[in-house]
Amino acid sequence: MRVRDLPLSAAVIDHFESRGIEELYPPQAAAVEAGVCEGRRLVAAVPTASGKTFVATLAMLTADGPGLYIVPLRALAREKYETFSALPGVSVGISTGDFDERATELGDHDIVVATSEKVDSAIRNGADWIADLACVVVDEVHLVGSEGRGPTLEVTLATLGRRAPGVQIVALSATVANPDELADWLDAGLVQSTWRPVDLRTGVYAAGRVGFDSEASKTPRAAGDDGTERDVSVPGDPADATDATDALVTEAVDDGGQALAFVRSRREAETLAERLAAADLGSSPEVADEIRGLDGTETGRRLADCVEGGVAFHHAGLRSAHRVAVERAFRDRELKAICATPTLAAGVNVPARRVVVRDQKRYTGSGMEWLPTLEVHQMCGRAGRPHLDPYGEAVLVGDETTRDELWERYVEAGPERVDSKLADPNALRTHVLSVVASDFAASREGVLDVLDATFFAHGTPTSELGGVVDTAIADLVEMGMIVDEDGLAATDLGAQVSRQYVTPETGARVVDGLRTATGMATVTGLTALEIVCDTPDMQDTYLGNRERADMYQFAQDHADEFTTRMGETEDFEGWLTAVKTARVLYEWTEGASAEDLVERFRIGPGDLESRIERAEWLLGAADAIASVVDADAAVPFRERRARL
DNA sequence: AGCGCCCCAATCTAGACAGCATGTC
DNA sequence: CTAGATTGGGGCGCT
Repeated sequence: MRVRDLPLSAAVIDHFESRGIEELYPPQAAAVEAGVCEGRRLVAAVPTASGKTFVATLAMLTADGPGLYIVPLRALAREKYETFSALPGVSVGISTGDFDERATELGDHDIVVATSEKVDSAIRNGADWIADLACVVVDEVHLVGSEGRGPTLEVTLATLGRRAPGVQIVALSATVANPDELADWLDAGLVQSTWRPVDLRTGVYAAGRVGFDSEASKTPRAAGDDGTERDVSVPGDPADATDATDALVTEAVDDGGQALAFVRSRREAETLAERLAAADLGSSPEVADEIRGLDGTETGRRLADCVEGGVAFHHAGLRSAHRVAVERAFRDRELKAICATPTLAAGVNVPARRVVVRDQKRYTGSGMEWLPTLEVHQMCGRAGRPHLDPYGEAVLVGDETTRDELWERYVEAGPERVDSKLADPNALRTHVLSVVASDFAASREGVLDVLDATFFAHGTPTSELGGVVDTAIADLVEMGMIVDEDGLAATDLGAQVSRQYVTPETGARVVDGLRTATGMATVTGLTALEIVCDTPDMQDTYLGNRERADMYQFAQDHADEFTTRMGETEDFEGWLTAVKTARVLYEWTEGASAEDLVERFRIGPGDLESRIERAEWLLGAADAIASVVDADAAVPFRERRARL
């Protein structure tokens, strides 16, 4: 099937053909046969980089009206925004928390790219552009199975069907065990394929040898490759995972390729990058200068030093500007290798010839746990750059004792199932409130009726949700966010909480803080920050053992400014970490430099950045909540927010 | 006394979405 | 319930 035979404008066909895209990939052709161009709903469960974006483009351009492209990450939103903007004669808008356009203008575009939470928020607040949508593409739908954000996605898709009846839904999924159930739920056709534009070989390394899967026999082999097993010369100890990783990365780079190494922790990513950079895999002085120019942070300097040697590290402790610079430089082949934590597994397109997964376990608070198959598959899926590499190679580093288990778990095993997490009481409380506050339902039955369109209800009779919904309603009534007389209705507080997009628990914490503050003699900026940081919507900041005593002292010194009495908390540890976050942000608003804070509180520059951003949102929300709460305390939320 | 090394024990551990309404150099 | 890398300090021996 050829691009020129598709029902697209001549300009768009030229656009694709000028980029060498003439023939459809098999999964794309299957999508066309399944009717993507005729408004048919579709679930496409195919590997990354097998042309999902093209299928999405087809659906949105052939739909009879505007299209919405939902992504899970801001970085992805930006990437897709740029991709779609390159299409001739297509107007594209973007809506994420950090980059927003006026809602009225969003309706003017042919395509809008947005994060799932932003769409949820738009639906809750009755944005009118939602009702006009003809096509909605959901990227990474398998995330409905993720604990925190999955319920939001499924409720969004369920309510979207109400606001825009008859929309074409095109859901793009990683390969999972039960894509048919997703398709059933969305009343969509299913296209399933494992086809990739570049072959992928997955192998397990142990004791100086890599054993590859049977895919290898289908591909032309590198010189010296004698079959499905290959020796790797490891300078150092072949039994040492880091020495082996070093050798595997170096080998790929010497061979003219690029490599991606995945490790467990941030620190290990940095250590490995420094080690590889010391061996000088290449040099990128311009990129190093670019990174050095971003900030005067210790982390930034170390990153720039590594980049001098052609290697970068990548994790969430980096500022987003650092991450963007590293990703761009790697894509433009100005870097030879990236050592990363799992940040890079999902997200923006950063393909490499070889992927080395050194660590397959992760600390979870109660010990080490194997990474989910899907996550490791996503890491491995980064191997193979179309048009640049003859094939992609992914190597899991193990030893004789783990070889077989790695093989079974990640090479042979199929992917995991996706299952709804909506039954979680916290998730349900949030969504029951939003359904009531946005007038989707005015009774218990109404709520159940809305939830009937969720993935959860598809697998389980809604009656099973009845009990959990009842407790959610009771909780919300007790929190003063809903009244249950003669039907359900949101109170002013409940409406504000839903509109501000904070969880009911956050709203309750703010209300509680305001009440306590009313009786306090000293209410300061620190008070405002303490309330907001003690909220479940604020991410907590790691409190090291060595800092604990100092933080305890700080908490005591400022006890009269806090809405929490030190002796009366159930979760003192949790509160103390909130105090740390509040203290960092307080110093920031009082003029401390990022360099100073990062050093003194042992946090990454990216951690500081994200906390500032979040505090900005939460202080604004707290201020809005304060305006509907009957409390006289003047907590300076707005003043602190202005200082951020 | 000063320095270097080794061993044991303490320390530490991935990621990341979201509001709203204007004045402003 | 399920770990493993890194760091820091103390002790010890050598010069």
